Amino acid sequence: MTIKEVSERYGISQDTLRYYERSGMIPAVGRTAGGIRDYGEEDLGWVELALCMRSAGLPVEAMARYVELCLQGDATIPDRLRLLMDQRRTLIEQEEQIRVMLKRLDYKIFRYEEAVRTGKLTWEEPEKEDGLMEFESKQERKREYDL
Amino acid sequence: MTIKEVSERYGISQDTLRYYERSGMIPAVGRTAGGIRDYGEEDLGWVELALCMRSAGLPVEAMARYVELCLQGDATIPDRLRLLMDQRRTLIEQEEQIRVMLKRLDYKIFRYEEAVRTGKLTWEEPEKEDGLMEFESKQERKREYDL
DNA sequence: GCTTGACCTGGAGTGAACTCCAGATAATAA
DNA sequence: TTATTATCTGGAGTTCACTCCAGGTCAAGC
Repeated sequence: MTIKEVSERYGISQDTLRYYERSGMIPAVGRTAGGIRDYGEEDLGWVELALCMRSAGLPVEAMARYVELCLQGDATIPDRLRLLMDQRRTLIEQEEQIRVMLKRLDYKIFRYEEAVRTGKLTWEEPEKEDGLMEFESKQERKREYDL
Repeated sequence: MTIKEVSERYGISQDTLRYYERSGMIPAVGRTAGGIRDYGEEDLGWVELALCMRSAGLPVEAMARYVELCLQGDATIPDRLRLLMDQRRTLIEQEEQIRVMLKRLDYKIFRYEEAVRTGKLTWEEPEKEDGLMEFESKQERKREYDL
């Protein structure tokens, strides 16, 4: 498979594919006699994994270390496990940050939709009406900068 | 509150605090007669929000646009709502990417822990034993590059 | 008043992850 | 064979989000 076909299949540039290889994020891709890249089944697997890692926000360098360890053979299995667990922790923390921000966003969007409907944007809770607001206990969020 | 105190409270550098202000990510902070930053309740609220957005991975520019709209008054409420909903979508997509990667990682870690215990790293499913593997239906993931 | 340390601004520098480019080589169509 | 198109490499350029620096002001203690 040519680099063009791979770039089209995954929707990334040829430059990015070459960059991933240069940076060690994927192992060296097979070549034709003339020195042109010819992606095989396995190369595609690495590319797909690289994309998955990157789109989850994991760093190129971590993947490069992992690939390097893989190429060094079975002796590096414990190191690889440690690396995988580190990345896992990173992702779980990131997921939590996103969850926190989403909660703020959801609250704010609720208020803004209300504002667009009623023409009034307010951060005050209705004086006596309880219920309806699953978001936060009253008196916690009140202003613009709270998003 | 001085910039030093704020930087200590939130664990970020003074330079970053100034940068957030310069980039419009937070509105201009109040100053003393001599021109020195004096963070009030409201300034702290903006800082906290900025940190929340950044740690969730949202771009500085999006926050700067939001702040700009806020400063322009109520006429921008529909624009702000649109912006908030865009960021929400971004975060939800990012969360999904993380979830996908976490699933791959968990599978791999399971295999690697097995390998460390038994001394053998394998991607083959045990021939006839069903059960135990909630991860993927058999024959789906098999190799190193699958992480 | 003078020294010392915190803070100011504008601008340059850094690291990560691409992205673009020039000049050369390879493959393909006429 | 020749023209055209695709791919190669090494290296420079770009964007984002800081981070550092120089040279200057401000404030507190002596």
